[in-house]
Amino acid sequence: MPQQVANFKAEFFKALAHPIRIQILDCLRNGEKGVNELSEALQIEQANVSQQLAILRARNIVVGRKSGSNVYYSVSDRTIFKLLDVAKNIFNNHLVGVRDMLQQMEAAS
Amino acid sequence: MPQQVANFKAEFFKALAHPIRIQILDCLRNGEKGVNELSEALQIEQANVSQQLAILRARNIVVGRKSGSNVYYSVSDRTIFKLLDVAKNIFNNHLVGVRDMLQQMEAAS
DNA sequence: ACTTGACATGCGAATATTCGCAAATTAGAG
DNA sequence: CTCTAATTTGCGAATATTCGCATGTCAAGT
Repeated sequence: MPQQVANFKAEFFKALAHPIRIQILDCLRNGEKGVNELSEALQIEQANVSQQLAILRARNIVVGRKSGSNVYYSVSDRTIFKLLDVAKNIFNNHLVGVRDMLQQMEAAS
Repeated sequence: MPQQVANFKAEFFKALAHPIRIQILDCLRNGEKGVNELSEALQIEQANVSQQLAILRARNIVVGRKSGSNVYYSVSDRTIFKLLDVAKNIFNNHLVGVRDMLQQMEAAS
C-alpha cells in the first residue's frame, strides 16, 4: 500500500478519533438531526458541535441539508455505521480477553 | 451511549489515526513480522516503528512475541482487518462519488 | 431596517502528537 | 565479562488538536 493511501486512511480515522464526533455519529443512527438538537442531546456547547461537524464534513463523513435557517445533518454513507459496529465487536472481544485474564489471575491466587 | 464509552472508542480510532500505524497493520496482514523487518519494508527509522508499535500495543491492537533478542508482532484480533476492509469500502464509495461529481462538472462545462 | 434564532467561523491559550536523536535494556556470542 | 545486534525508552522542539469565547453570516419574522 503506497504511503499516500495510508495518509488518506489515517486522515479518515483521525476524523473518528474524538469522543464528541463519535457521539454525534451515534446520534445520527436513527436519521438526520439539526445542530441544536445534537447540542442539546449531547449537552455540548453549540459552537463546539458545529466545529466537530465541520471536521466530519471535511472528510465527507456527514452531509448537511439546509432548510430555512436550520441545517440537518446525516451520515453520508451508512457503511459508517457498519464500521462502528465492527469496532464495537473488537472492543467486546478485548473486554472479554481482559475479563478472562482477570479470572485466571484470580484463580491462580 | 455514555460519554465514557465514546472516550474509549475515540482512543481506539486514535490508535489507527496515523499513516505509519496503518502501514504497519497492513504489513501484518500475512502473518507476524519482526521490528527490523517492518522498519525495512516501510523504510522508516527503527525507533519510530518501535514507538508506533508501542501505541498499537497499548491499545491491544497488536501483540509482541519475544524470541531471543527479536520481537515478532502480530495483530491480536483479525477483526481489525475486517475493520480496515470496511474502511476501504467507504473510501471507494466516496472516491466514486468524487469521480461522478467531476464527470458531471466536466459534462456541464 | 431591526431583531431574533440557528449555525459557522476566527482567535488564542492549553494540551497532545510527532519524530529524530541519544541513551538504556536485554539476549546471545565469543 | 565484554561486545554486538535488536528493541525500547527518554527527551525536546516542531507541529497539530482542542475548546471556550467572541464575532460573523444568513434566513425569517415584525
